[in-house]
Amino acid sequence: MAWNLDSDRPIYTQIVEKLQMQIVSGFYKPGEKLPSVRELACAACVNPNTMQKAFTELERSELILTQRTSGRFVTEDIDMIKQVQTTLAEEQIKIFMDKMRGLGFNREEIVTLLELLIKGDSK
Amino acid sequence: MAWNLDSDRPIYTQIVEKLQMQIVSGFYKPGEKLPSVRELACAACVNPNTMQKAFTELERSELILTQRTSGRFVTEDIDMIKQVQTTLAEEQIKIFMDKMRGLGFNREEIVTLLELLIKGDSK
DNA sequence: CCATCTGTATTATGTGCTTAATACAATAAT
DNA sequence: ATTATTGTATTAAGCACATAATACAGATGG
Repeated sequence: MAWNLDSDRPIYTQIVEKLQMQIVSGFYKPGEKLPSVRELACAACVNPNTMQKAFTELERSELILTQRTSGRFVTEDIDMIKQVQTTLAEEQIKIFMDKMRGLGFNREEIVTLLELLIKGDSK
Repeated sequence: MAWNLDSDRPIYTQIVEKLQMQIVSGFYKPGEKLPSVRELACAACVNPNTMQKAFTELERSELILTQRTSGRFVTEDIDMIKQVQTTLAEEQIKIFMDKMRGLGFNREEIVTLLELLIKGDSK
């Protein structure tokens, strides 16, 4: 598992986003037990406190449920998961379009660029 | 001028990116004199030290030139400006594609989503 | 000449993030 | 029953970022 944490933004924020992505993409399945705070902290090479803080944040989205002494579990509400996926995707699209427009491209140019990229290479 | 600075990342970093965008998008023309540190700090509602730090960073890209006592100027090298624009666009595309793929979409789905968005509404 | 504007530097203060080192309570596992 | 594992809480330290309040040197403009 590559965590790819950079130092530009708070680590705990990046972890929240990473875990969200892993849930909505199906890396962690609905109902699945997540690794413990200490385990994940070790895997991501961060302090347990930092991982704990990430979980506390993530919990507010209700994508995960906490059972005080047995661990944390992914929600079984697949509709909610799908909805979060859609919301996050829309956010990313908006961020991307705003950035590209800020760089001086219009909507058509952006799509054209992406189409070229898709059809052109295989990366 | 809306600066839209958030508290999630260092302000000076966001300002560097904003100024880069304003230069490559043509908001600031080649050779144009930029507002002073104090002026821009005031406009962006940040401390002059923070704006100064942003400029120091931005200077390393050579998009701007400093004249010790008269101010800062956008480079007149339009090829370099164009090249920076391309580089920044490629970075944004990569970031976007990685995020979307992390959310569980494949390349074709991403382009389809964007095409729908372009043709669908006018936002 | 003199006041003003330029970039730049310095010192101090506060805040949030991160790490480290513990500790505790409740449950699960043996 | 005892041990291990779970989430959680606390305290201390270090660091980067941001603000505030100044100060200085070298042009520029009147």
